[in-house]
Amino acid sequence: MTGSSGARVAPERLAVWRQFLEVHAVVVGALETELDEARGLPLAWYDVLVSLHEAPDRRLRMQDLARRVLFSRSGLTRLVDRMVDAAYVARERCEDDRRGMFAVLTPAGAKCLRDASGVHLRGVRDHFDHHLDDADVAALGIAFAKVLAAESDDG
Amino acid sequence: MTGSSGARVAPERLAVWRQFLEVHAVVVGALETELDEARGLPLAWYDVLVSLHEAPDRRLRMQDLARRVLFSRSGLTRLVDRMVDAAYVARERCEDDRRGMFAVLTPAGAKCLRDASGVHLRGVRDHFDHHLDDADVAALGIAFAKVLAAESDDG
DNA sequence: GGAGTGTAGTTGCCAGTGCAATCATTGTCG
DNA sequence: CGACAATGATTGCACTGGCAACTACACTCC
Repeated sequence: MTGSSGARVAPERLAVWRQFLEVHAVVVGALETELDEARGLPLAWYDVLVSLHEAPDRRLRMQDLARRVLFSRSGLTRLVDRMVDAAYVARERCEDDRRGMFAVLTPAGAKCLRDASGVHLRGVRDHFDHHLDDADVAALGIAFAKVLAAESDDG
Repeated sequence: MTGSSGARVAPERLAVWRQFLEVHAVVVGALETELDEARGLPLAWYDVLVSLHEAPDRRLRMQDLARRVLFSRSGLTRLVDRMVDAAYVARERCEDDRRGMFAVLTPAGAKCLRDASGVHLRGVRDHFDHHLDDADVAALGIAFAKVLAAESDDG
């Protein structure tokens, strides 16, 4: 019976939720700062570069890209504008459906990603991964998978 | 030897990090939407109300409040401006150190918090807590504590 | 006790973001 | 075919949030 009004969460469980939020804030904040200081690159740009790099043919429709980087479509339009100005991304009209546009990774974008990924991965390792043993990682994977499975089922 | 250049994170560990990000985005997004739809209250406001409610004498110096809700000082000034307009918070000069200001929870703010906490806690339970058994929660607590301990030691 | 340094908070300014409206194109149904 | 709804993307507008500059006050040291 999900959604009843007298909401109770055991205090020690609420504390874990708060730890979760704190870990996110601290680690993501550190990653953002490091990437910006080392390469002048916002984390959102990095996410776009990674998404495009992993996509078939190094390209993604705006809508699909927006879903991956968790942006509104309008926000993504502006973000891609800036990345086009920086020559990391190019726009290409979709011939099958002429309403659609692709964002395409450029060679300069690919190079930027290679340069940045060292900084970023080192950050993930140093601020997060490095502190966890195999059992921790396995347990996190299981717990997160449960949460995500439940969220994608209902909403 | 933290910080070497050839950064390697095992793929399954990187995947867990990505799951972490996705859980955060999905769950926090849902909590924000629910709180806004049910009470017209931004999550940041709720965080401020909780922080003040838990503080001794229902008040906190701007600086301390900024640290708790992870805002810049200037951002917090504006946020408190809006909450003062809404009568949820009052400002009070600090007599010991006349540079300082307290943000103080008003009765209206306390009522707002009571009303909103039902929605929020139900969200935390439904979107996060409810899917995890005791072992999951214990494991998360241990893992998060390790990460946070390491971050507060060095930086 | 007065100059110089440091700290608390606010304000000017600007970058980034989302919502709603809009434009262009596609699909559907009479 | 032609009207009308639906979809992909962009733009107008307003809001939020941070950085740097600023004001006000407190501490230190001569």
